[in-house]
Amino acid sequence: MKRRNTPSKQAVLDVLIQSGQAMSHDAIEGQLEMDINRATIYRILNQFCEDGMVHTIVANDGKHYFALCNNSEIAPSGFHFHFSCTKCKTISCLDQEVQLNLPPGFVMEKANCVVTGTCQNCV
Amino acid sequence: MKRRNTPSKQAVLDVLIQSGQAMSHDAIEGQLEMDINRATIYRILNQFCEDGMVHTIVANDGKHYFALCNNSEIAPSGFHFHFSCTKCKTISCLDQEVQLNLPPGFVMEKANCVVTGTCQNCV
DNA sequence: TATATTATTGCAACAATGTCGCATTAATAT
DNA sequence: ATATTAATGCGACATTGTTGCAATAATATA
Repeated sequence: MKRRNTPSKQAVLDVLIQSGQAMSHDAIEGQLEMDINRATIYRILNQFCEDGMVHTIVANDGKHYFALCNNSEIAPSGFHFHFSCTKCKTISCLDQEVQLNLPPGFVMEKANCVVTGTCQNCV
Repeated sequence: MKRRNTPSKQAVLDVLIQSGQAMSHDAIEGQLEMDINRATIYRILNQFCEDGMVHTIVANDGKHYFALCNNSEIAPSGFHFHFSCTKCKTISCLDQEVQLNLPPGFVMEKANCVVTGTCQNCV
């Protein structure tokens, strides 16, 4: 499946770049200037994930949030914490690696770590 | 709202005690011997959470999992990691505190940390 | 440039999760 | 035995995310 460039993909990407936050589907949809079908947005986002451009987290509301991968995030474990602010409702990547001592026999493949609270902008 | 003891609550509690794992609503429903309405099960579980007997985590599937609180879990931060095994599909509490250095101005209130992989029973 | 290939899209339908209002039932206190 | 009100079942609902299918559009080829 070779990828094709489309206005839709570009638009979704632009929204993610411009926000700099992890965004849910409907937040993305709200920021889009063009009208893109819900299924299409999901397909685009899932494709971005497959291609390693975007990573997802599952927040406390059970929804998927999508954030651009940036290079500095490639920590040794490959996973970092996320911060979800209850006031400004933003979810952003923290520069904190997820590191833990698993009991013998356990193997970590993924990590979904979301810390909730108030961020520095919402004191 | 004073709590009342009911067979339903006892049954849900028994299932949680007996499994020793974090369980989703439908896993609990599947283990129940009596038939309890879905809404009721959720209400019972949410009540257990309010009362501090149970804590929830949101797993990668976006579902809520409910696990009994045990005393040893009261770590300094109050939060611990969870391990979700992709093979045996269990989610259990790890004896690992969630600890991190937040940038100045950030305040942690909750943490939802789920590590996915294979557990020691599924090598 | 015209055409063929096939990735992408929109639409509709669907499953699943979780919540809520309301009437009924049942647990507790009097 | 009775009153109070918490708990329950039912139905309805909103939301999230996926999938099948036909139509459209991006790319490669001639």
